[in-house]
Amino acid sequence: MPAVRRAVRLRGPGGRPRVARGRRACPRRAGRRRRHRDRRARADDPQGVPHHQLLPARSHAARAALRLRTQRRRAVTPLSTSCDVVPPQRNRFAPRRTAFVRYVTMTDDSQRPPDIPEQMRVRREKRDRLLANGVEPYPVEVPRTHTLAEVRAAHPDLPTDTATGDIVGVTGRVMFLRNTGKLCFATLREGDTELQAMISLNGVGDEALAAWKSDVDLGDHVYVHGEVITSKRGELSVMADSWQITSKAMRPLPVMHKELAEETRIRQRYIDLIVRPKANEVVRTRAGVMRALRDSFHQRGYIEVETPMLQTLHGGAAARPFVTESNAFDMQLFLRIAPELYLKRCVVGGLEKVFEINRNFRNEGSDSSHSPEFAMLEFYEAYATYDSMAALTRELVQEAAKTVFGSHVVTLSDGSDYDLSGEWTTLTMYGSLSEALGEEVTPETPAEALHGYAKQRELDVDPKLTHGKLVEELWEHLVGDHLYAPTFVRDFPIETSPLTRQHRSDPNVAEKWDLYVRGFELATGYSELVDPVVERERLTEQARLGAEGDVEAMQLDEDFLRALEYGMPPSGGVGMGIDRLLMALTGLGIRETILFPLVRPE
RNA sequence: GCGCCGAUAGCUCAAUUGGCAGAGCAGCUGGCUCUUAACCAGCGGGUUCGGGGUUCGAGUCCCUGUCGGCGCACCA
Repeated sequence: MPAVRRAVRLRGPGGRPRVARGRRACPRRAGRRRRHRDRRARADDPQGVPHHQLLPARSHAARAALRLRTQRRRAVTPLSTSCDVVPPQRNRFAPRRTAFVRYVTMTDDSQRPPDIPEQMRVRREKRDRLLANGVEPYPVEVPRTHTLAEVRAAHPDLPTDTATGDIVGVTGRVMFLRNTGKLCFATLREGDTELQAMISLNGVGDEALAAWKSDVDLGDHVYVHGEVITSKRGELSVMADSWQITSKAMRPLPVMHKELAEETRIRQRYIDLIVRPKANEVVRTRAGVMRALRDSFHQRGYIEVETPMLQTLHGGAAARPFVTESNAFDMQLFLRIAPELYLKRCVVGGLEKVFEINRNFRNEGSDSSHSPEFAMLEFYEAYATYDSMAALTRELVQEAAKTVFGSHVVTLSDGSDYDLSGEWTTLTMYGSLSEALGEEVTPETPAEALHGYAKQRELDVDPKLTHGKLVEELWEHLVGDHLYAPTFVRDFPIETSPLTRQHRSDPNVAEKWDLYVRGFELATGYSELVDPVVERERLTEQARLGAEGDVEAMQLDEDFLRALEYGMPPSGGVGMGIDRLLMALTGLGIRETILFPLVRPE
């Protein structure tokens, strides 16, 4: 019984076996009707049609289908293809197999054009037809004289139905097509500018008009040469005297007036960028923020450096690293979790104001505010403290907002305003926690008392937590989660801040702040620990935790300690998530601020 | 890692109790010299995510795998 159904299902949809055997003419409808008839026959009278009468035809089709599927699968299976291509004696530094496989499958794909969706087939045929007629669908260059933006800028207020006499050559992607009998309209897009092109019988003649209608699809890139005019409806346009395809698209564009599914937006950002102007705008906003940050630093005499992303030891933060290996050095390497230890070496070396903007990698879960690969700004300044660094951090954010949006009050994606202007609220961790709790909490408060408060509030905390982690846990639930306006939280338990110096007036807290914006942590700043003896004790303790299996503990970086032993000036340091800064300024999720976030392969 | 939800045409989505898989846009054919998501007429297009099962019959029910979303946990 299973065999019958399987055979029926394999034969019909897609029609691949028929195509593969060269019988293209067989209409799909017939296949469908026959399938339904078969189903009905069996439905009405299960015994009426003996299996042996149905099976031969079906099983033949089924075998063909299976054969084809097997072949196709084999064509993309790494093992079977790679053995044809990969040299038998590959050296250990050669690229891995996948590179070869991709090459093979691409070649393979081009060899079987029928096995693609209808709309792609149609476009492929148009391309082939162009080539056959001696028309290059992908010309090397075209004589573009103006960008669409330049045309728009030159004629900002042209009255309706006006001819300018300006002859231009413009290019763009065809976003909309409106073809009437002897006059065709197309909306071209180039970057973030759109302009209308008009192709008329009078302008280009019979042949070129017909070619436009038969050859141009939505999504194609075209070149249009002609006069700048306005249409009878007032639309600024180029009235073509000639036109040319500059790049023929093989895939249809998604519909312009429906939102793309989120997954498609992220996996195929290039489509998102084509279809959704907002996606384009986010990229420009991000670029603007980056430039504003760099400008702010340069105005203050900071030097931009780039420190290693491949590190032999991981450190500078508490996080699990990605591990990789160097063939040449025959050793394990880590993708960095933070640039901190190298930037401090810079300060030791006399680069007294340094910043770096680059990627960090943390081998942890991802959600709406965490990404395994994220951009980080860190900056260090000799003779600065966590106070002056807080002020600088606020200025950086405000200057970025001002540069990109022209105001310290930004409009978020949900339409609400977010005020970043003026001074920002400052709390102390213990003070704000005490207030929220209604009980005095100090660095001396025993862990048992804190566990008692947690229980009172029905917070489920790990009973093994010590004072420092408990305070942070309680604070987060009772205070942090309710912060919306930009807020600095200062003076953390010393236990959880191994690279921070103790507070000048209270040795039990660290000179550290976190900056919270719209409820998430945007940045963190410190008066840096520069005492090499204390630093060695702290890092030795981290190494001990690591040896005991704490996967986040830092390794003992002997060279970093050696650098400190040469003397690092008292310094302030700050780390800020760039993706999160974009989130703060726009209200978007982290996956929208990152152009190509990590996703599982399809 | 656990729980819940989802995957249907190129895209965005429907499909009643398990009973002939549809719509809009996109595509193809024809028409239209001022359209703006053009319009009018007609026609194609489906491995309902993969595998297995129940049933006369599965997009729909059951098991399983893959991918995704949300929540929790872990994690700053």
